[in-house]
Amino acid sequence: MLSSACQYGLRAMIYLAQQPGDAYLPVRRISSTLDVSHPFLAKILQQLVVKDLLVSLRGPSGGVKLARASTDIRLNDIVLAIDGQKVFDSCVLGLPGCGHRRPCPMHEAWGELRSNFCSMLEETTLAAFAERTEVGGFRLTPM
Amino acid sequence: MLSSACQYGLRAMIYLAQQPGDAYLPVRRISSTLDVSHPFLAKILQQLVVKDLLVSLRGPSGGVKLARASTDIRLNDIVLAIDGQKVFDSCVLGLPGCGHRRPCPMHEAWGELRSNFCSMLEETTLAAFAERTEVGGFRLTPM
DNA sequence: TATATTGAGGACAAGAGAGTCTTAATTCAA
DNA sequence: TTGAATTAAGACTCTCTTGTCCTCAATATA
Ligand code: SF4
Ligand code: SF4
Repeated sequence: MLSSACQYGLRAMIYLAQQPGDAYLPVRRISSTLDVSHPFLAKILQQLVVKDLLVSLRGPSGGVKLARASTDIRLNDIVLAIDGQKVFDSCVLGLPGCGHRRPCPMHEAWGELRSNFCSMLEETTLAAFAERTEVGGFRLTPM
Repeated sequence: MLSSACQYGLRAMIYLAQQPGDAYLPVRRISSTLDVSHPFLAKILQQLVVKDLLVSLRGPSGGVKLARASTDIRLNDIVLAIDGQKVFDSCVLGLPGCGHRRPCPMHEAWGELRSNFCSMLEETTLAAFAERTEVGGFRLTPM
């Protein structure tokens, strides 16, 4: 459904949203906390910098931080930046040009699932997600 | 969500369910109708033969046909045979061992989506799908 | 029986996604 | 001013999926 890169990106952004204050956080710190490879995560976060979801600073005490308030970034923004629009157009049977005309028999059921998924991503802000993560003792790492 | 192989397999099975009579249908016929590569489809259908969803016969007037009545094969069976159980355990954030303990904040929403998807595959028989395909003028091919 | 037709099976090629590595550019701080 | 820390950028490798190709075995039919 979502690529690994996108999943890592989401987890990193949620982790960043949990950070108090406004300091830059080194990517190396994030990658070791989330237990993903540092070079790979760096490349992913670079994409988010380009898309203006993160700002970065080089040098000592540099790193990365959210470009906007966490209440103003939605999961949707991140998914779109990394995986692109195709996620939201995906189809069960993989037929191109799906749903426009003569949809397949699955379209009614699938279309609803897909739009629910989109709504979930569009409506959830990083802030909401991060808060729930802290309050509920939820996890972002495998263990 | 589903691999290409699985999507091709589904389309082929639906097409087979639409066939009247009980004759064997050559894989080459199926592949050209669905506009997918013949060797690739052949390999996929082989898996379905092994899993007893299809029976095959070599030689002239040989081919492939459903092993059971189309009312007795569910989309679920096909997906399981080709992509395996992992499809039904997939997770938005890709965390291993998901949902068992300390689920992530997305779990409530995602879990429901995932179970709806599973239900759809479990409840839909090939017969139902094929009938809808014919009645509604739906399509199985790109154009 | 001879032959054409078909699936079975395995080796192989191409592509995409995931992940690594190295070097350069930038910036803070001693 | 020097050096260490950190991101930026791109080339590179690995692995898995997708897709191709060729040969062999089976079988209906003439
Ligand atoms: S018609 Fe809808 S459900 Fe069917 S293949 Fe296209 S997008 Fe998927
Ligand atoms: S807890 Fe649920 S939604 Fe969250 S990562 Fe695991 S399976 Fe996915």
